Amino acid sequence: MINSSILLKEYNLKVTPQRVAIVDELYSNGHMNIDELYKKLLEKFPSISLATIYKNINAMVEKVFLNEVKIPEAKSVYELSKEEHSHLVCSSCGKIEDIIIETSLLEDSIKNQSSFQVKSTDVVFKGICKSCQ
Amino acid sequence: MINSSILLKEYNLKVTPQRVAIVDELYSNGHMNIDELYKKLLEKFPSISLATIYKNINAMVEKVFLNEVKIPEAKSVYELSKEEHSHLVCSSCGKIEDIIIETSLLEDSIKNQSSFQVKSTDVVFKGICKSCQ
DNA sequence: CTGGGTGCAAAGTATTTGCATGAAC
DNA sequence: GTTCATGCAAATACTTTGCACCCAG
Repeated sequence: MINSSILLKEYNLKVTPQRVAIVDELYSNGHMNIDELYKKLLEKFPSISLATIYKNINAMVEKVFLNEVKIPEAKSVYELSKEEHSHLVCSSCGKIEDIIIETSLLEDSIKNQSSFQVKSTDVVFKGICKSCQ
Repeated sequence: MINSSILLKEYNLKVTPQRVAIVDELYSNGHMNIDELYKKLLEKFPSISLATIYKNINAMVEKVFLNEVKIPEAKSVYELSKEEHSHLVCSSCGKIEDIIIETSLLEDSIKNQSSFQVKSTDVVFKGICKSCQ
């Protein structure tokens, strides 16, 4: 479990039930797109508005405690920020898993080939997950 | 230079001046988003419509001879398909460069850690390009 | 109390669709 | 001649904004 209220406070965001629910959902589901989040929150807050979702997601992304993940051929999803990691996206069921891989080898390889100064590396693997094989 | 007509024919797309221009632009600029493409084509076809751009881009992506590249914190860009490669995106000027890196090491590392079957790997490096340093 | 969040409605922006006309083959 | 692309207008989808009201601190 996660203490969403403390997390929100740490980032100077007022603690509202809607925000707590957003954080809780993302914590338990890992990755959700706007629509999934909206549908889920409607269960708990029948009159919640999409605008609230957008405003909060944007605020949290700005405070850098949410992260937007862009995925080829799919909608963007959001996740709670944590240590750098990559994503495995199943083309069959759409499920997204986190995985930690060593990207420093890649970054070294860039250093050798070009004078581009790498600040961050985003990696998305597409393929078939265990249960879809 | 590129022979856009032949390319279009190979993919069973009728050769129209608008399509040729789209391919030519992407060939010479490497990566463009919808808006950049539209503005550029307006110079040559003052009455071209955004709908035409969208329809053609979608058709070409479907035929797999264009590729959409999703970039964190920026609009998607399109490029002519070619051998697998990664992207360097400059956070300062926005320029996008291609780079070929060996991703098979990463893919091996996935194989060892999980039973996910990787089909493709998308890598985007963000950082500062040579001329912006 | 005060500032900021919420929900609603409206405005913006992005993308797709239907259709009449015209061009490609 | 037939098929399909184009450009326009309308429709749809996605996201942001303004504002009155209300809740968190």
